Amino acid sequence: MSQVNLKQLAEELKLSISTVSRALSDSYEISLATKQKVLSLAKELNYQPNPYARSLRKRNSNTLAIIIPEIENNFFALAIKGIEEVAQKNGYHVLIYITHENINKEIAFINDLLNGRVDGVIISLSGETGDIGHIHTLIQNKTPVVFFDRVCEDVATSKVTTNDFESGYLATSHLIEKGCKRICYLGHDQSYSIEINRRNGYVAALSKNKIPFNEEYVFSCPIDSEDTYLQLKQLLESSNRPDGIFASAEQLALIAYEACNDSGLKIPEDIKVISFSNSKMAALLNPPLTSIIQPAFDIGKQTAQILFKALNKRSVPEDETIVISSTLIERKSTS
Amino acid sequence: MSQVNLKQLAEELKLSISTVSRALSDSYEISLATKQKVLSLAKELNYQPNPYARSLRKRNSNTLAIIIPEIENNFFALAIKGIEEVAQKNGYHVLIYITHENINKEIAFINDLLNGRVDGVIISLSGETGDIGHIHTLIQNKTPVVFFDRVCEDVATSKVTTNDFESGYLATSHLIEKGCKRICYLGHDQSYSIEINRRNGYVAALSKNKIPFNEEYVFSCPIDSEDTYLQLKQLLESSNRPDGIFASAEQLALIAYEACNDSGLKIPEDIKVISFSNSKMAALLNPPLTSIIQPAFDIGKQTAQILFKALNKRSVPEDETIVISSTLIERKSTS
DNA sequence: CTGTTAGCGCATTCAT
DNA sequence: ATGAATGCGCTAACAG
Repeated sequence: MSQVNLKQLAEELKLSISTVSRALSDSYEISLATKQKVLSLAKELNYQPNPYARSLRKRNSNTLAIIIPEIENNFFALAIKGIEEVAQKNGYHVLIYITHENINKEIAFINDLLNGRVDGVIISLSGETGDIGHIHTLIQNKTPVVFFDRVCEDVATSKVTTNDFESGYLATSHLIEKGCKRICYLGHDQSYSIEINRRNGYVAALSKNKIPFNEEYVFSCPIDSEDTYLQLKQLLESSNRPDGIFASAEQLALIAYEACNDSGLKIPEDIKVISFSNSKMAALLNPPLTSIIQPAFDIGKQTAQILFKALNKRSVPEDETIVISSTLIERKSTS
Repeated sequence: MSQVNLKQLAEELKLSISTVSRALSDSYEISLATKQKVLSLAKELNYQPNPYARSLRKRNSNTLAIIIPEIENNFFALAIKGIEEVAQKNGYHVLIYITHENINKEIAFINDLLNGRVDGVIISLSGETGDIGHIHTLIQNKTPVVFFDRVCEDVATSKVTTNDFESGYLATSHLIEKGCKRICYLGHDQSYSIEINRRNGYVAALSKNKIPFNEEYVFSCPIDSEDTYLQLKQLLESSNRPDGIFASAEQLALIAYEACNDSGLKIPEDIKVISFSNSKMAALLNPPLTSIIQPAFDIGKQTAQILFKALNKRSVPEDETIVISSTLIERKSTS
């Protein structure tokens, strides 16, 4: 820890601590001459105010927390990048917490943030999140909260999402346009907003095109399940095999790819695959993966900006949902 | 901010603040009955100690900082995951700082950490880092520092790296075994450790196999340069075209792939490509990318463990380098 | 076993 | 324009 503090500066300059403190915060009560002397010595000794003393006194922390379910997913990495960039511009520090989709960790983290450690929280909910009492506690505690991606409509605060329903609709319609009749939806078993919206988009597109909904084609995969691959492969090898797959997450697209390959199905001749994906490498896949790309970096930035707007106004984020559109990118085969 | 503090607990229980404090820290001087009363009320009111008051008093923060050059790269995302996991187990909080390969940001971040905000720092150096005065300042400041991936040998502390020289040697030898004679090295222009070691491995493998070193085949690409693609494409279309490419980073592999495709070269028939890569999607590329996979998650965990060993001993990390081996994975084409 | 007191470093109110 | 005094919430030395 740096040894230099206000007291030392004051002694060295034969001034009082309070004068030095005021000079450093550029108070109007301090003469220019004194200010310059103080600033000069502070710079020379590389004085850095003790952040914890300051936080204790001022009752703020200049710190925000990001709580996310995972980080391997490129989407979250890019969102962090966006949030961190905005935080830097605002002189804020960023704490990061990964729940690993575990509701108990989510609760524990939030509990740990009830004591002023952070001025605000940016969160994407864990898949297991059902009861949201902990979020309400945080808000009652006057801590501004902004959701992104996996939001919760029941909480009166700002949320930033992508147009998941429309994307699901668009993805499914895309497959239908390409001639698919038996479209498989590969989603997670979590009941969070994005999953439901994407699936509803899928169902709506089927309905709109008068394609019967087939329960058998809808997968609700537990996260990290080994079974998904096997079940899908079984379906692909049955008489009922789908001619299109819509994967609601990049990880599920990987499984779909493997299952298709291992079942001897050629993409895109025998079966077409479309997926949410944020990996640059998706561009290199051959046969190509048609991807729905979420603007993760922008989502992060916007989420952070909303939080800072509230922090600067010393108020709570409005109860509103910002929807950012994702983009469907179809790539040509290179073979 | 949570309103409940020691004073309130003390008043409610008609005890002194210090008794409550000691009860909560399970001091041996406090009677069981009192402890239970205190703990019970603390739980009921969901008391959370103010972390900043505690840090100010105890002169530690239970917080560590990760400083990384970028986060889009899956390697760093996985490393963060490993570090965060170990930090969680040790009851630590994790601050994250992204330098965007900018030495000035790196210096500014470190300057901001000189005042006790964190108990330790985990850092992977920015590409621009040449002068490391700021790192030395941090260490003189008694802040334990552990390097990972992009380390600096000149600093007497612990470093965790992969066997970059050997990997470079292995990758190049792999291409040679596959019959390549004109092997292109695609690296960054930064002079950090891993880049140098990988390139040295490349040179050593050429030498060992009596293949002449050709300056023209060595690319030192600025980060985010548009030119790299064009220059590579030009080389690929020249009479001198390489029959193998070794990319020292995933991002460079993407460029290599594009350039090969756009030059009409078939992988792996006309030209073979091998790359450092941590993306799961690399497994799906077809033609397949032979990847050198760094155990990023383990690297993160080990780095954090070394830091905590030092923190728990209240000492400084030893001056040693831990080398973790990466794995070469060759995938079969599915076409 | 419990209470009283002091002080971490800082910002701020009150006094001059 | 400057200094003295107070207290943020907590831990720990000292006192009983």
